[in-house]
Amino acid sequence: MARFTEVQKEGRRQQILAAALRCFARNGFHNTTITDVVRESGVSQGTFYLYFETKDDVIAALADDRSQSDALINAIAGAETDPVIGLTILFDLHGSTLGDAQRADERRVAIQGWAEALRSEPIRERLLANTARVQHEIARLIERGQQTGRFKADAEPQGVARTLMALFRGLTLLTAWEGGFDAVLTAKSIEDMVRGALGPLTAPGDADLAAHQEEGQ
Amino acid sequence: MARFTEVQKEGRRQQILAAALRCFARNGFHNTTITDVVRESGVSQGTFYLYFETKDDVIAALADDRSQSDALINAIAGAETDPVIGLTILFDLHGSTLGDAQRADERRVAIQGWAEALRSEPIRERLLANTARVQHEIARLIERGQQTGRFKADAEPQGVARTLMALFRGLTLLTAWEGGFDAVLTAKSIEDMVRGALGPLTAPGDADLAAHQEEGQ
Amino acid sequence: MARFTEVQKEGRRQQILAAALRCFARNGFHNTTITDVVRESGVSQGTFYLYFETKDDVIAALADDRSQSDALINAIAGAETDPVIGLTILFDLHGSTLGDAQRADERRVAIQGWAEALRSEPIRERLLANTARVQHEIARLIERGQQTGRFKADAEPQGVARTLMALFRGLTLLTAWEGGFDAVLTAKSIEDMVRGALGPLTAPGDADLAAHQEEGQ
Amino acid sequence: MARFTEVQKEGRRQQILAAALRCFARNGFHNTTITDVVRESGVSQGTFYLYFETKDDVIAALADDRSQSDALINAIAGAETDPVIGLTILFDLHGSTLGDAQRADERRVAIQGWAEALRSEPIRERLLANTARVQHEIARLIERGQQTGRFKADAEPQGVARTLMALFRGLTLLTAWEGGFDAVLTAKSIEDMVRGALGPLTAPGDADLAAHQEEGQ
DNA sequence: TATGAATGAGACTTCATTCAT
DNA sequence: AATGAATGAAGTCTCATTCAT
Repeated sequence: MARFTEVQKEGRRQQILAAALRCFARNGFHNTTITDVVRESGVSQGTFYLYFETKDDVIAALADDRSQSDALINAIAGAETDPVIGLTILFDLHGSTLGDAQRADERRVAIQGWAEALRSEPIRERLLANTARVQHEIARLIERGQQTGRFKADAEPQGVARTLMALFRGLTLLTAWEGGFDAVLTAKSIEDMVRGALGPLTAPGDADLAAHQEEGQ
Repeated sequence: MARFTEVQKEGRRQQILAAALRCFARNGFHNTTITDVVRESGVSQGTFYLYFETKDDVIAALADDRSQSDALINAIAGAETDPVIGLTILFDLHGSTLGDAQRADERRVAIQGWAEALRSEPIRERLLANTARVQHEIARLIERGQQTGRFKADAEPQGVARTLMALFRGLTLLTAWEGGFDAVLTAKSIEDMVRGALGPLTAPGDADLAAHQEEGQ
Repeated sequence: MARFTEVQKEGRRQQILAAALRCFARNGFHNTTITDVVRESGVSQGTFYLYFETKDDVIAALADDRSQSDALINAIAGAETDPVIGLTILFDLHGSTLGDAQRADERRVAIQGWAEALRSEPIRERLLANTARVQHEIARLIERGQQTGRFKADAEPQGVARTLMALFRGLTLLTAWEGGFDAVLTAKSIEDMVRGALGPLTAPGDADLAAHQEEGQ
Repeated sequence: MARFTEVQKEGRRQQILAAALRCFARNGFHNTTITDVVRESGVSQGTFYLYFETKDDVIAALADDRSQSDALINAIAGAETDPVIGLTILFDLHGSTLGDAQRADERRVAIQGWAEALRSEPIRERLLANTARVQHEIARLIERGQQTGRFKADAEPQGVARTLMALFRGLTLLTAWEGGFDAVLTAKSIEDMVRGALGPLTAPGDADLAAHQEEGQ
């Protein structure tokens, strides 16, 4: 008889992960000891190992930003109707995420995960898979925009999507380094850039993108 | 009595750094021991400490991409005459660097340095300083272009420059993850983006940027 | 209120002991965890401690080969009439036990018990007591043989008995190491040896010993 | 330039091994910690690992009684002339070794090695190899005795030799358990036994064996 | 009686750094 | 300047045992 439900076990796991996130954000993966995580989480040394096999397990669990990728994909997928609005929502979401001070720890840990991905094949695979999923979704969005004539026909959906992915990662990095995100500084540039790559973005819905950009970031 | 000249000492130092770079690229900072570096470099354990005070010293030395920043700045500064050509050279240099398989180790170590910068103030300062220097130089380039009417007057030089910095970092990350750089995929998108942000880029010298882009990246 | 009878409790105990024997035979006392035993026996961690106070309890229970000693003693005691037949039965029983592949686990665990006896006074006492009991019984057998003139009068009953005990232990060791017992190789030698120590063994009953030896081992 | 000679390094190794022997004899392999050995040997924790890769390494090194096997073989090989004297020397050596209180630690550790051999293939191999080497040498001795007519022609050299090996192991076990060796108790029995297996042993040199036995054990 | 999650002391091992030679 | 053996603090992980349910 399972005295503890799966839900309770998952709760315990999340409790440890949250503590680890705080520790890792503060001192980095490799300057954080299991003892640190254990102290921060309030469980015992032995209990930690009931939920994770090794320290690397925790690193892998936190290096995987699947939830964030999912959020992006869902956001895009939600805007089935208009590709321009879809892009707008995408920038919005990214901008507001970067601007959210509460997620500073996640950003700091994510960047450490990037480095970790270079030596851990499982982590690398998951990061690349997430990147590919989001990129693919953006490319599809662009393609739809091209089909409806909203975006320039000669744009390379995959190339633009990939460039945007790189840009997002880079902005995350700078945000983590600087401790905050200056939306005003980059908003117009990014908007102009995208317009350069995809077209005016203003024809039918006109001010949509610009409006969203301004309030969002 | 200095039996060895400064040059000889510097040579020895570089020898150790080169070995450390290979080790760090292979296994990461924290999975590399001093013994690993010592074995790879061919010097003895004790000798290592004649050239570096601590292991973190070596990390800091390699996390700092000053030389690469200098290369970018010099490249831009060299093209005093025409801002468009300056930008072209900038993209060229970046593209060819990313495409250079020989520098894969440097990229891998650089990314680890990004993570390290989050917990080491000295490293963070140097990385931010380098970023700021290059960004500043790009912004100056854009300003000059605006003054000569080559670039759109309403562009935000700092914003565009910063966005480009983020994009460069992001491309470096993807290149390191994927083990290579697909110039063709991104070249046109980037060019279009920049054109969107700064203007046609093609008025007087016309095909300059496009030409460089194609052969360069 | 004893909901379970003593018989049921003892059954449960034996179930755990049997599992422990398998584990110990496989990996040794100290490379077997309680969790291993628990998994092998099918009971729960907590239940284990209802039947045994500590891990050492289980070790002590299995290190004690009382049952085997009893078997030997009973076998000898059963042959009250003729000491020669008694000896024959003794060798028989020992030989067939060594030849029984089903008891390989017992042998492996017994040897670990020998080592354990060196550090655990209770275990040592029980092993020495068992050894002494069997040795004493063999010595009595020899004495009776001497009284009836079947055995050489100048034999030292205790010395011969003790030497036989040592020989038995040694054969158990080699059998466990080699994974099997080559009865043919040693049977004649042992028979000759005993004959040398105790006399012809063949006068009245003649072929008794030889016959038993051959079929038995 | 090797500051430390191989001899010095071997000395250090022996120093640690001697300490480990004392610890293991006292508390057993598995109740002895590396810290115990380190404390007993006077070296530091780190130094221990310069000379041994793991704790099991030390166990394997001490479980291997090669030196003792060599001693036996050399003793036998020295008595090229007369097999009877060879056997005598063999029993002598064994008896005096068992009687040597100074070697009590070795005996206690050897027995633990026997148990260890059941779970460690390398240890088992070495123990079996040593056993085989000595057994082989004894068998050769017997064969020579048969060729010169000193030993019974129908004896099985391998069988007798193997039985003697078992007997030796068993005597070692009892000696370790009881804390000492009662030579008088077993000497005559063993002599009689061997005489039973191999023949009178007294023909030409007559009292040789008996004489040696008495003074030796 | 039975369960199995929780505990925490302590085991083994690593590794950055020092220092006598 | 160069060496490499020595150090010992500290890290990860295990496991016998307990106890609330």
